[in-house]
Amino acid sequence: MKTVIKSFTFDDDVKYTIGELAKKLQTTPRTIRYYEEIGLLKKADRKDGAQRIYDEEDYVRLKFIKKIKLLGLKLSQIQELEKLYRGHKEDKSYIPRLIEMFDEKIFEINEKIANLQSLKEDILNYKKRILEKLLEEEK
Amino acid sequence: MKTVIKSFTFDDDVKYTIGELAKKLQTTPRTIRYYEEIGLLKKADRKDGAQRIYDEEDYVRLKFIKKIKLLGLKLSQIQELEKLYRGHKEDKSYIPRLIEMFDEKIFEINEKIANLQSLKEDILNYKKRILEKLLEEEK
DNA sequence: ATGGGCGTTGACGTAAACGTTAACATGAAA
DNA sequence: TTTCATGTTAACGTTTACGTCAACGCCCAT
Repeated sequence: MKTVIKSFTFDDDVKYTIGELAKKLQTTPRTIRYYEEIGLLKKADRKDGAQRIYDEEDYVRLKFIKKIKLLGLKLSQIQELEKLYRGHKEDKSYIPRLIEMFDEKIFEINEKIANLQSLKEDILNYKKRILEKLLEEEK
Repeated sequence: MKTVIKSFTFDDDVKYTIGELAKKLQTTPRTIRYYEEIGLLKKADRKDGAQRIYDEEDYVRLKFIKKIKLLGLKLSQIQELEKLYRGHKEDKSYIPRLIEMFDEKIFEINEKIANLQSLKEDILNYKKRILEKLLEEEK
């Protein structure tokens, strides 16, 4: 069975235990529980009120979190972004502010990219100088 | 007085106390001492064997470290890079391995950039969807 | 029925990167 | 001459993001 939510398609049939989800995302059960603990992930549904069960939507959320984490953002900063990513349902007047924040994030990301590229230059230049020194000594 | 070292020019006259250097780099004395403590910065010269004094070269090194830190690298990883950046004077057989490591770093950086760009896409798409929803409701 | 393997909730442990405080020295300013 | 800013070392405190361990429950293969 398939359900369409907001122009996105989730496969409701796919269910994961915490261990399976962890493996699928190269992480650990502890990490997933921790994210739930600090409210970064919503409280998971339980099978018989015991074991946590996850679906495709949870998987997507976790993957999104992982992606941001790679950039060196703290979990608290990710929570900010998550609020934007999820929490715009209630209030509509909130949307302009939301878009503003998106633009801020984009700006930050662009800065980071520029920084990385500058570092790349530094390293490449250094490598070049070393190679030149090597060639000089050989001639 | 100016001294030329390896095609780079340093101004020997400029000296900083630890506080001045910290301010110039938006950091704290504690951080600078900490970096010395873990060997990320060489032991600073002392004025009368007491106060640390820094020069332009130290400034450049710290600035380089800051740049890398912004990218989310751990200090230990920076130490690796620092070894490359400074430590190739003694051994020459070390150079091929060194260049190899440069390439590894470049690879990592490229991955990070790709990741950032992907995240940017995610955010921009999300923004677009929100805007579309807004327009739909208005018509 | 017993041993794995997976799940559960505490609760304590840990590495990184400093912050903070104490207790002291020193040089400049009022 | 006292005060103040700045420096010093040593040591303890803090936050983040989990790791690890204990003690237990559930299912299932032997």
